[in-house]
Amino acid sequence: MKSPNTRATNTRTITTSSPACCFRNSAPRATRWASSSNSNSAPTGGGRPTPWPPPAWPASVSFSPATLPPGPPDQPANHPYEEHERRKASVLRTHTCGELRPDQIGAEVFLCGWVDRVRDHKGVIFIDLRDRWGRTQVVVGPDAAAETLAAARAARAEWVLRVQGTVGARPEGTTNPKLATGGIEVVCRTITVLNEAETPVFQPGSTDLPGEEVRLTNRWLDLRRPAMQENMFLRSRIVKIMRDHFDELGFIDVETPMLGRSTPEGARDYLVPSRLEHGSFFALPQSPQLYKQLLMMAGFDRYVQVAKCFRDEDLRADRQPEFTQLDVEMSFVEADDVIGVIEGLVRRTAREILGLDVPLPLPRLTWDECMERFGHDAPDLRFGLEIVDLTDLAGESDFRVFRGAVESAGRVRGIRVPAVAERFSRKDLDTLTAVAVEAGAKGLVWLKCESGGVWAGPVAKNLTSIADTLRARLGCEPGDLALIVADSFEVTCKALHTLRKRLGAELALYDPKAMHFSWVVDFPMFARDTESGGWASMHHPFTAPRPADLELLESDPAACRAVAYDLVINGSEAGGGTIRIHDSATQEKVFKLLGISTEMARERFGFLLDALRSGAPPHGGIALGIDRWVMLFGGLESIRDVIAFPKTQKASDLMTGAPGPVETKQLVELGIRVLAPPKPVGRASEGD
RNA sequence: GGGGGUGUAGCUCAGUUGGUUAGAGCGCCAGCCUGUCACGUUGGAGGCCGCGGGUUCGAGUCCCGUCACCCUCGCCA
Repeated sequence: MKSPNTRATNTRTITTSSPACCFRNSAPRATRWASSSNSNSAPTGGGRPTPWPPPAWPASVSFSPATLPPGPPDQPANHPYEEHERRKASVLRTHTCGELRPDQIGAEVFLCGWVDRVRDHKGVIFIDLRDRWGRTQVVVGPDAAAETLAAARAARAEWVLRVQGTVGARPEGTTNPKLATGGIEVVCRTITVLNEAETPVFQPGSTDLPGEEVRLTNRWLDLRRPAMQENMFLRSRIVKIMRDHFDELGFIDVETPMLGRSTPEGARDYLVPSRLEHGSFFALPQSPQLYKQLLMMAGFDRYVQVAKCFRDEDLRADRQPEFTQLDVEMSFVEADDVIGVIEGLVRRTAREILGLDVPLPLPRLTWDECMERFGHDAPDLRFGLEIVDLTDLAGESDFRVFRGAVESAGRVRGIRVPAVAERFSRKDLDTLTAVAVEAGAKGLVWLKCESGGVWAGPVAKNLTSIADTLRARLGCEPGDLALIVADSFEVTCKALHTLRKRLGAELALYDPKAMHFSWVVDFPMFARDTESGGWASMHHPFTAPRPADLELLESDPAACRAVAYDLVINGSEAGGGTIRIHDSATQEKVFKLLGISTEMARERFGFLLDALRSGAPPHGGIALGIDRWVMLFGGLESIRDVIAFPKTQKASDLMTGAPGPVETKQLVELGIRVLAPPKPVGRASEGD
């Protein structure tokens, strides 16, 4: 546990570092490769025209393999471009649309790409050719071959062209500083139309974004948008950093099955029927949890996998039914070992992606501290508004609501919102009250601290006896607002957390580019199951209790803490892990507590119990939510923006129409009869 | 399952108190234009106002139902 001072220092250090975010700059592609390419792929021999590709093929406007002019040889002698750039070249192109610069003026080039825009000035035609690397202006002048001119005139948005030409300097005054390639243009000799395009539903280059439904239905078009390409590239970079990090630390990547067995705990499973055994079903993994533990028992020591996981639960802005975890497990470790390895990854990712220097170790808060100070187990630590406990004062007051909460073993807690008393109207405060009620509170007490430290508000007169101590406890000064909730501990947590989160965003109490990383540790082992009234695992049933809490397992399960740790980034759970139980006796005890009978435990987890009895090393691990990492590091608000082909809130794919009906024959083969008749019309073909 | 929002031209949106022929920008089609880069300019085409029902002399507008998408609560070990 860290002192508040340490935490605050960390926050400041991180947030005041340069937020330079190279993938979000206005000229991102220019900088992307800067680290891996030392020079700007200058032609050998100074500015001399290069000896290849062979000059002058007849212009052609239609594509067929037979008529396609030959491109540059695969491994030309005298290759003028460095190794790295050459890999992006191909038989069809010498360069991408993002890499030509004034020092290549005079070079003969082939570019391939999509028509972003055509500006036809009759005498001279400009075509912006776009690919994932950037945009290059292609010029077709009045002296171009007739076929080339015709092709340029015919070209429309999103056609795919191959252009042959010479890199030319732009006439004075016509350079475009907004474009990485804006210093040059390609003077076009021939155009090959590789594919025409029907008028697109929307323009990938347009500034106004179509609605999500249109984007998802035409996802291939949406993915052509530079912003989406940036997101996919960011994701790729983050995953590569992860893979490199664990590879360098000696981790082994092992794949685990997608077709597994349904387990009683946890989320709803996605099921796959068995053809060979009617009535039996596979379940898609909610996570590779058991497999990775068994890999430890098999002696693999340090395991890592980029694992697809499936949970059939309702969706949110940051939740998809299929998502990706970086799954990690280690043997002969304690929590600090796992935490250390992940902190190294956090530091590395922040540096390589954002250019931020994250001081280690990261701050750690216990679960209890989190709930007391922030009301939530994944608090946003980019801003203050900490919760203050007022229960003892409230018990001394004459206010019935406060006394009532105290007498029924509840709590009275509040937050101080600095310097908003004048700004917040009665209507604003009604809205905040509604927010608190929505979160389960019976009401919200608001008090404005006026000049001289006098409280104002509907119930201020009930609190005169404790007015001064209340003000001192909250630290309120004139102009501040106090929001107080009296209820059970859980309800005060939820209501005040919701208010805190909302006010933090509304009042812009933090820099939206700031990043704050922290650990939350010492979670309770169990929580009361609201439905059955029994105990449920807070994390999962394989979590080890703290060694000191072992006896509590039987005497006082509620007080028993787990060796669990969550990585929290900006108020979002970015990863979670535990040290696992590695002996069958403890495991069986926990199963029993969770209401899993010995028979059911044998039936469902027999293999685990057997393995735990046959040489299981102490082990533990963590899983990081890759989709969330990409969202957080990219400053994105929707998980659908970091997944190439995401699902809607009803878990359907608007592009393919999945899920869809199947042939009766298929159902018969699987021994399945459907209760409700399937929808008559497939979604993908609807409206056409 | 509950609460909220949205749905009008290919796209983004406006549409008054219920009123006669539903608009704009972009895109599309055609013409003009040799330095643009969100090119400019002239003209044109394009509408099941999500769908179904109701109220009304009259509905894009009001009411009921329904569908889709989004946000959210429950749910997500």
